[in-house]
Amino acid sequence: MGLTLSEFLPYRLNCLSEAMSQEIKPIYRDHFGLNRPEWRVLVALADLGTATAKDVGAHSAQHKTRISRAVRALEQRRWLTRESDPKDRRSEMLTLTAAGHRAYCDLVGPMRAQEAGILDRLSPEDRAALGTALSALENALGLSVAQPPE
Amino acid sequence: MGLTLSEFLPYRLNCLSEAMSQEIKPIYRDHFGLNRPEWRVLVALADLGTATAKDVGAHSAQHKTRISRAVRALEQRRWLTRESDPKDRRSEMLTLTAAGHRAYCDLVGPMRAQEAGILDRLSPEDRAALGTALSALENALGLSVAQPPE
DNA sequence: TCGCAACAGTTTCAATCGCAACAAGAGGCC
DNA sequence: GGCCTCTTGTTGCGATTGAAACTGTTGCGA
Repeated sequence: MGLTLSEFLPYRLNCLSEAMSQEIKPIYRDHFGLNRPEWRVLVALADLGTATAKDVGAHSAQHKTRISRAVRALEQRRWLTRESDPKDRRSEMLTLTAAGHRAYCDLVGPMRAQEAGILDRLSPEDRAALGTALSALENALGLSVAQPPE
Repeated sequence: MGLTLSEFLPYRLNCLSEAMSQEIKPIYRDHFGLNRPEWRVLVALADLGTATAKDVGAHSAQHKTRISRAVRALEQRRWLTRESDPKDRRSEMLTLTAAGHRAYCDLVGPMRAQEAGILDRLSPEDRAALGTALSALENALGLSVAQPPE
């Protein structure tokens, strides 16, 4: 009749998510003073090439107000440029500058290394199970297509 | 050389954690107007019986300021009582009242049902893989013993 | 016994968050 | 064209957050 927090799936996922986040946060924080929304926009734009704020939000699962603020911060660093789309003047085409792309490249290596360092602590079987399990859960929760909050 | 956000483990875990949280939040929010810290303290005290704020923080992986605020809120609802420990007057023994325990019981059923409903969408093999994978990751991240932030 | 570091829990404060309202534009319908 | 609705992105605002400072207490070592 009890619940046992440590066995409750939402709780376990939240703890894992936060622990993982703590492992990688120092990388983008200490190197460049980025926060998580900014880091995600940076990756999203590197993934997508030129894209609108809406695209970035969909690709990085972030609320549009977060995108708006992160884009402004990155723009002030001159890591991205806005160019108004003549076909639809409501939206703007966002593109990483050379400096932005350089910063991205500086961060990707350590990021992947950190991720790999953690995965290395798992047995090959557990790594396989992790891949299977996460994909299955993403399907069960309808996350196969990334959707921004709201 | 790219990173591909949707394959990056910290990102995937964060999305899953948030999606799962959205699935269960309506239960404790709509029934009783609780927020997550309060819900977790409720469960922690039901798990632990009488315990100190520090114990609750360790058991529910929450920062002590969160605990402090959640405990005050639950106290004002008369869902828990504080009793000062004569052996160490720095800490207080927290205990659920009958009303608090009743609320907990009202919530546990729907919570477990929601969790089960999601797990039911997985195949038995995927469910097994999930259990294996989460435990392995918890070990790899040193979460086997629940630790509060900071 | 005194002094001091460690500890439990609270409060202050600045930063972050997301909802809701908003402005500006697009597109459909008459 | 004129009107209405939907969409994109920004901003105002109240709520939530955690780092750091603080209060009161304990226990240890000189």
